[in-house]
Amino acid sequence: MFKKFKIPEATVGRLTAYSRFLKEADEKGISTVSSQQIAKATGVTPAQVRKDLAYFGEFGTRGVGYNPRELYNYIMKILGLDRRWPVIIIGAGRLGAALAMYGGFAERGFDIVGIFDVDPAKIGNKIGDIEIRPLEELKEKVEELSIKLGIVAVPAASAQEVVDFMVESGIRGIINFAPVNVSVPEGVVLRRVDLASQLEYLTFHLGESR
Amino acid sequence: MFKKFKIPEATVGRLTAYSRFLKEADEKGISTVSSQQIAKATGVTPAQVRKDLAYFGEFGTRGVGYNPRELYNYIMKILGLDRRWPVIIIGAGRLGAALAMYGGFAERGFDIVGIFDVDPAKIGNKIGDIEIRPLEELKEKVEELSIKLGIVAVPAASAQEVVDFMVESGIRGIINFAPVNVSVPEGVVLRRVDLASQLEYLTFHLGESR
DNA sequence: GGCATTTTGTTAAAAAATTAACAAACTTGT
DNA sequence: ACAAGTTTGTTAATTTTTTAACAAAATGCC
Ligand SMILES: NC(=O)c1ccc[n+]([C@@H]2O[C@H](COP(=O)([O-])OP(=O)(O)OC[C@H]3O[C@@H](n4cnc5c(N)ncnc54)[C@H](O)[C@@H]3O)[C@@H](O)[C@H]2O)c1
Ligand SMILES: NC(=O)c1ccc[n+]([C@@H]2O[C@H](COP(=O)([O-])OP(=O)(O)OC[C@H]3O[C@@H](n4cnc5c(N)ncnc54)[C@H](O)[C@@H]3O)[C@@H](O)[C@H]2O)c1
Repeated sequence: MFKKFKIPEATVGRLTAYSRFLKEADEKGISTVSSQQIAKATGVTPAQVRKDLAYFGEFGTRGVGYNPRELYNYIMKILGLDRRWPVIIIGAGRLGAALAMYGGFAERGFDIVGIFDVDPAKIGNKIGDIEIRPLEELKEKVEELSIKLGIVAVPAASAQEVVDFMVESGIRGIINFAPVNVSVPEGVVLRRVDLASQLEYLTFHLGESR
Repeated sequence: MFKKFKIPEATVGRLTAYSRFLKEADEKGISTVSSQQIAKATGVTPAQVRKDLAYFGEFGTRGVGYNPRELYNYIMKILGLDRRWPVIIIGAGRLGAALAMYGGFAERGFDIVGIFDVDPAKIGNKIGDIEIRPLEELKEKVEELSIKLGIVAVPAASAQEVVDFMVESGIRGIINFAPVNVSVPEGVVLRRVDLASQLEYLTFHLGESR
């Protein structure tokens, strides 16, 4: 589709940031923004903004800048967000529940359509208006709605087996919150989010100046 | 302290992963591990492991490998985790509450010692055994316990003002969960965690293969 | 319309990070 | 004690990413 060349890992995250700024600008009725303004708002250099965009095409006008709404739409399309994505969560614990209720996902096109757990005491309970279902029903649901995305919020010890089952059920993109390295077969995209590690980043850098 | 040279951004995150594996290995009674084993377990190359460690010193024995416990201790010291760190959370919403109850922080040396909010309805409530306190009391608490680390779990619209107040109160390392770019003065370390962006990383990469 | 100004898209240069290669140092077996 | 086999630490090569530079294209002023 796009991707004539290899795209830097970090570019995707920056595109997200650009798109958020562009949406705001558009809502304010601004009709053109420069790479410099985008850069300022998102904490990068203007050259970086132009380079990131250049991987995917030409979206601006020389001497003028970019139209926020237009560029926003392009970026959303690049990110695959020109549609809505159903998402399931495995693990109806504290984190799973917080994520299920998080409005920020829907805002970006992600709909939490199912929450699964193995704890009999939790099955049948509701989080928001979604009922917690037993893990065995995952595959059925995934096939029914062609779900491709899933979030793992189970204890580290269960993460690998849960991920295996998700993949077997048809999930193709996974975010893993358990602090453990899990492996997935070719063709499945995995992203690990380690929150303790984020704090450690801070202590490391605080330590530097000691 | 350490850091004769500049350390790659990603090294810190990998050190966290290495340390987790090393702890497990030590608990299993294993007396030596090779860079290859560490690499395998954490999903990187052996060369990467050795390079990462080389920034900080020599921790292994040629022809043999590393002692898990010893290397674990070294890494924890590098990360600044040879002590415990008190941490405060601002925003006692769903995410703030989930984070406050998260056992994974204490496991890595982080103690949540305070939760602050502005909602009068929440002040006085308890999350676990910590009472939600009004934001005005932040500075007092920070000074009392010499707190350096804070987590921002407030709506995006309030994030910048909250961060400013945290910095003013003495906080020097901040994790921001609000999906907005905030700025901090020199000397304050800021880390942004954007969960929606993680899902977008998945959709981008799924889109590639269409 | 021509000229100065602006801002993009692109190419080139620089910097940073990863991977590879290999000598040095240790272990084990004979 | 020496040879064969490991595995580190380090230096060099490669790859990736970022930053800089600048021609090309558009605007607006006179
Ligand atoms: N709570 C946080 O803020 C937080 C932060 C970062 C990471 N995490 C990680 O996220 C994961 C969940 O954390 P939590 O605090 O929500 O834990 P939790 O104990 O509150 O919830 C875990 C849930 O997973 C369910 N579960 C266990 N095994 C399962 C399986 N095989 N299949 C399906 N469901 C299963 C449990 O029944 C429980 O409901 C953990 O790995 C934790 O380390 C949590
Ligand atoms: N819930 C999630 O899973 C999740 C995931 C990713 C990011 N986030 C982000 O984290 C933040 C919090 O999310 P949430 O779901 O917990 O929201 P929430 O509405 O449940 O909680 C927000 C809390 O912040 C408090 N607050 C508001 N302004 C404040 C201020 N100036 N000072 C102190 N406290 C203040 C509110 O009273 C409320 O208790 C948001 O920015 C959200 O985008 C949440």
